[in-house]
Order: sequence, then structure tokens, then C-alpha cells
Amino acid sequence: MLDLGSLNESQRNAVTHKEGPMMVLAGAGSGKTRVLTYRIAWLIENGMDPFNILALTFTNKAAREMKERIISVTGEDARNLWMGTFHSVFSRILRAEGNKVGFPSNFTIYDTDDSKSLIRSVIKGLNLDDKLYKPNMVLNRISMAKNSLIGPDEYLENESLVSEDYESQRPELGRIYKEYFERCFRSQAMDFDDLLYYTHLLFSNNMDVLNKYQDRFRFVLVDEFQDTNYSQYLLTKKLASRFQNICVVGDDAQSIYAFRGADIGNILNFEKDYPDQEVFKLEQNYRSTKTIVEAANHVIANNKTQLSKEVWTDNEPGERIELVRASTDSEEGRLVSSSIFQEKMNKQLRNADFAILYRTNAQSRALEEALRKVNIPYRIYGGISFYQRKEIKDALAYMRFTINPKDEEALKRIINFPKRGIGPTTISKIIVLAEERKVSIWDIIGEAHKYFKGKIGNGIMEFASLIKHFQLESANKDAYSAAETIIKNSGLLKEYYEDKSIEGLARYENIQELLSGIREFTDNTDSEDRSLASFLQDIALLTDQDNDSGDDDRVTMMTIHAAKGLEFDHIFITGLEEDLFPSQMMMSSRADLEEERRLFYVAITRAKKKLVLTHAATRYRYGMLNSCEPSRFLEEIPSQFVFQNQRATGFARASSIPPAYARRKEQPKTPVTNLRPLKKVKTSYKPPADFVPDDPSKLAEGMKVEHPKFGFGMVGKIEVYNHQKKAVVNFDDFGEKTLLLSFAKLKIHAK
DNA sequence: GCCACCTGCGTTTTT
DNA sequence: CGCAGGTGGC
Repeated sequence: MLDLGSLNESQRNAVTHKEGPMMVLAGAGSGKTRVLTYRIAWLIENGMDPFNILALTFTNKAAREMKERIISVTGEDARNLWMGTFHSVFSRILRAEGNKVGFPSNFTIYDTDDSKSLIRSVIKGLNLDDKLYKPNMVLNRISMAKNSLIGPDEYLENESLVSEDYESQRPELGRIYKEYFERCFRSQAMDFDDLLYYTHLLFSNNMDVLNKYQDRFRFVLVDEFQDTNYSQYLLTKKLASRFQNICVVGDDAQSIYAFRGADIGNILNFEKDYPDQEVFKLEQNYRSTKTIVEAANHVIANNKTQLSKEVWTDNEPGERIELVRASTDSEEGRLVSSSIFQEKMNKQLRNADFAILYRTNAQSRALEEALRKVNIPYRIYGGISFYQRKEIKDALAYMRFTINPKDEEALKRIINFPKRGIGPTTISKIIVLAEERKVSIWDIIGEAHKYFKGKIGNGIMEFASLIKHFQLESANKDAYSAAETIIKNSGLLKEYYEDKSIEGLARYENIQELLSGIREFTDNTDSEDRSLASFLQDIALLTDQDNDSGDDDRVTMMTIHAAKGLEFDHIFITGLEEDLFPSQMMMSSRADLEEERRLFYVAITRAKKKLVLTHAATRYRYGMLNSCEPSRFLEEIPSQFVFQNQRATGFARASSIPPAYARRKEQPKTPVTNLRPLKKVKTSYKPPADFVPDDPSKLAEGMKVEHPKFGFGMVGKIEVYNHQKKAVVNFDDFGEKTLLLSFAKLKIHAK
């Protein structure tokens, strides 16, 4: 039975709202998830059939946890809920209805690696330069187009997109898109964005299908609405249009995925779409101390684009936010680890009470080393996931190809692994042949003797009959037996078994782990369908976080992005330096800087009891030493919430460290504002188009130089440091910078 | 077709 | 610095 008494008034109002569009604007730590789960449970308890409720989330984990909680309150009936990620719900719809947009139910889902690999192949096929058309960039562009529901033909007809490409010297992007799109189609494969794109296409072209789902989903709920992109927004809107019972939950202040196409405008403009919407603001924070809540509020107040909301808390003020200055990144690590060590001792805490956050994954190294030195166990989130490991991808590729033999990317992985003497040349020929004849690769492979003579032809035919054997197995047996046959008969298992190196052993064990995962599926799946095809369906939609046990006592390390939605007693936010956080690539526009600030807000609000902010005066990046200024974000936290740690021994430039007496915590007036040299006003310098750096060895003291980012300046001292020459340059607009000569791009203007 | 070197490049990433 | 992809010699 649902206990509404444990909710505060606005939470309760949101939970028990009856019909019509509603938005829950939920501040950090205000019990957003609780409201969402309670609301669904409340709907069910009030007679709504779970079958008629659709709840969309961004992670499998969020969906699973919410669903379990709802089931525990309302009973097993709730298993009929349509609750899952956008991608998993739509892939389910597409597996059922995809034939109407040309896809069989066994279509493959390409992960990002598959997509990139296909794009690389498309670029090569079109004889384009992959230095200009970088696969990452191309995929990004295609992804943005799809997220905006712009198909390849519309793209090519869209004047502004085409002229953008033309102006960026990449006029062929549209053609690459089109070719990529067609190759995916011929492979019967969808990438992540396609799952949304084709669902939209399906609904647009088939009113009957759309009506069916509109009629079914009497209530539509969307979590993390601030992170939806245009296609997700439009699909949600369409699905809810019949009953208008749409409930979106989110926090504009925590929108941090614009770089992936999320449009904060969706939440900002919700009211325009639904003028009769009711808004419920959850403003009481139950998570953090007053100090942390207020500091976070001050930070986010610097953003112009936001919905009005006042987060407050009844919690104790708690400890002040600690500011730690380190001289180097390794000292930063030492200070973090010793701080954890001491806090653990003093307060009898567990490792799991601590989390160390950073802006970029590369920062984890120095921190890891420091933790290892003092024997603090840690866990890093967001590394390579189980399903991204080579051996797992190879094994899955065999299974994928068995289920969908048009899957070109799977073919490329397996046709010559283990070795069958079918090299890249032959593979390209197969792909080109398929292209020319507009048939699938499988059609070519099945009749390989027509196209390839001798050894190679026989090799391919053998491969084809191996796959046919697997297809028979998977059609007649359950997933586990089929997978076992595939892994053994393909030679994969032997390959790894014979590799006695440590890596080989690990790979062998991973393959075994995959098999036991499949066995578990076969033994425990809810659905009647125990086939390999069924197992494979959503495998691409899984991530490592989905099966992380996380129950042993370790310090957590992750990027801030990965930390969204989580909370820890003690949070360390590291690397608070200009150009790192905020990232230098995000400082070109106000919108970008505001997203970085929201990221900082997310980081701060993960902390329940204590927050530690650290920055280093120098840091290794890409193998070279850089000097770093404290992040501008540090200035945005009023000094009364902060005290500065004195342990830092550093030889950081004395000018930016206040004298010891000013750093004592009895001095609340410590002007955090003075941390950054005031001379820095400009944030960017645009080099002229013809900028060409000169040979750095020609540099000498007193020269006037130009830097592509820092503009004009005067060369000061040139000295040798760690066997590398470096020059101190005093820039007109950016002050003194120390640049390593081997990397510095400087144009000499006058001697 | 395969392995060894070498060059170039480098945010964040729920799916 | 560390990785991935590309080139070149066998």
C-alpha cells in the first residue's frame, strides 16, 4: 500500500495529479525519482492498468530500479508496465512493426564502434580524405541530423546544412550520410539514433500504428526530460497526444548532454506546448547540507537560461567546503588520498562514502596512483564496458551474423578471425560486389565461388557453410546451446585458449563469462522466447553500469557526467582549472559555458555532507606540463562557504596564493575572488586564416610573437626544463604563459 | 597477407 | 604520454 504521508506537500500534489499535462521541476536531491515511482504506483492503485502506462528513462538502471520499486509496492501486475529507456522501448516497437519501414524483426543494433567503422568504410569507398572527414565528426553530424529527424535526402535538400558543410570545406558530408544510411539499411542494421528516427518514420507513415500506441498509452511519463533531444521530444508528444496525460520530470539546471543533441529548450518551452499544464516544483533538498545547497545555488545563479526555482533545505549547515590547492596533478592526488585516509580514520567512514569526480577520464590516472600508494581500494566507472571488449564483440559478432547475415560490420569482424586467409582486400571486394549489385553481403558470400576462384573462394564458401550450420543451431535450440556451438565451432574459444599470455587468459575467462550470462538468460528469462535472437535483441543497448554489483567497499571514481543521479557523503571535485573545467572547448559561447556550469552544479549537488574542491597549478596533459589557473567557477562560490586547506606545500606561483594568515578559516572574508589574475578579460582570440607557426627553434628572448589562441605577446625567458625547452611569453591579453617549445605554435612578428 | 614501426591525435557519452 | 590507425618491409 502506498504511503503518501511520507511525502511533502508538493511531492504529494505531483503524485496525485489526476489528468492533463504536468511538469515536475525537481531541484537536485528533492526526491524526483521518488515522486515518479510514487506517481506510477498511485496510478496503478487507482485502477490504471500498468499495460496502459509508458514510462521513459535514459538508463536501463533507472528503469529497472523504478520498476522493481513499483512492483514491490503495487504487486506483480506492474511487470506489464512499459518502462524502459527510449531506445529499448522503441526498439521493442520496431521489432514488432519495423517491417512497415523495411526492417525485419531480427535487425541488428549497431553500437558506436560499428557506426564509426562503417563510416570509415564509407569515407574510403567515396575516396574521401579521412583526415578532413574524421569519422567521429561525421558520425556526430549524422547523429545531429537524425536527432532532428532529418533524413539523408532532406539533408541534401537542406540549403543551410549543405552550405554549412561547404563552408567548413566538407561538402561531401551529405553524400556520406546518404551512403551510410543506405549501407545500414542494406545491413538491416540500426544505429542508436535510428531507433528513434525509424520509430518516428513508422508513426508518420502509419497512422494506424500510431493510433494503436496512442490508445494504449493512457499515461506517458518521461524522466530526465531536460536531456531529451528533438526526436525524443516529438515522439513523446505524439504518443501522448490522444490523452494528453503527459508527465515530464526534470531539472533544467542539470541538463548536461547538449553535446549529444539534448535540447534544454524542450523543458524550457514545455509550457508553450501545453498551455494548460500544471507545474509542480520540488524545491526542498533532502540530500545535502545547507552549505552545499547554498553554494550550488550561488553557482547556478550565474546562468541566464533557466527556469525559476529556489532550492532550499532544512538540513544542518554542516562543514564548510574545502578548497585544496596543489602544485601538481600528482600532488592533487596525494592530497585527495590523504584526505580520504584521514577522514576515514577520524569519522569511521567506509571507502564507499567517498567519490572522486573529474571532468575528463584522463585525469583518473594520477588519482589512481595516489590511491594505490596508500592502499585505498577504488572502482573506476566508465572504462571499457564488458560488451566493448574485443573478444566479447567478436563472439557477439558471430552470433549477430548468424541471426542477421546481412550485418556488414559483424562480417568484417569475423570473416577472418580466426584466420581463414580472407584479408581486407577480399572483404572490400565482397562489399563492393554487394554494392554494385545492390544485394546483401550474404548473397555474395553464399555464392562466393562465382566471384572468387581457388583458395579464397573455397575459404569463403567454408565460412558460409559454417554460418549456415550456426543458423540451423540457433533456429532449433535455445540461446545457450546455440552460443556454445558458435563459440566452439568458430574457433574463437580455441584461439583464446591457446593464448597463454595474461591477456589471453583474461579473454578466455571473459568468453566464459559471456557464456554464463547467456545461460542465465536461457534459464531465467521472463519471456517465452529463449532463442539466441531474443538474447541478442537488446544486447547493444546494455552498458556495463547495468550489471555492476558495486557492493564492496571502494572509493568511487568517475566523470561528473557519470555521477549524475548519484549521491555520496563525501565528494571530491578535482581539476578545477581553467581550460580543464570549464573545458577549453566549451568556452566559445555562453550556452556552452552555461552547460559547463550546470555540470559543476551537478557535481556539487552529489555531495551529502562534505565537498572538497581541488585544483593544481601545473598538470601533465598529453605528456607535457602545463601551468593552470584556478577555475572561474571557484569564484562563484561565496567565500563564507569555503575554507582553504593548508596542507598544500606547493610551489605554485606565489602571486596567486594569499599569505598564510589570510587562509585561516577564521577569516571568512578570504576573497576567493582573487584567486584568478584579474588581467584576464578576453576568453578567446581568433587567429587570422593564414596563420602559420614558425620554427620554434628560431625563438629568442624579446621577440614579438603571435599565438593562435593567446594572440600577441613578447617572449621572455627561454629555459630548459626536464630536457625540454620552454619559453615564458607575456601575452597582451592573457598574461604570462609558459609554453613548451616543441609544441608551441608561435608566429614570429618582430625581433 | 602479416607483423613491426611510426605518426598523429587527444572533452564529456545515460543509448 | 598512450592509443589507434596507417605505412612499409617481408
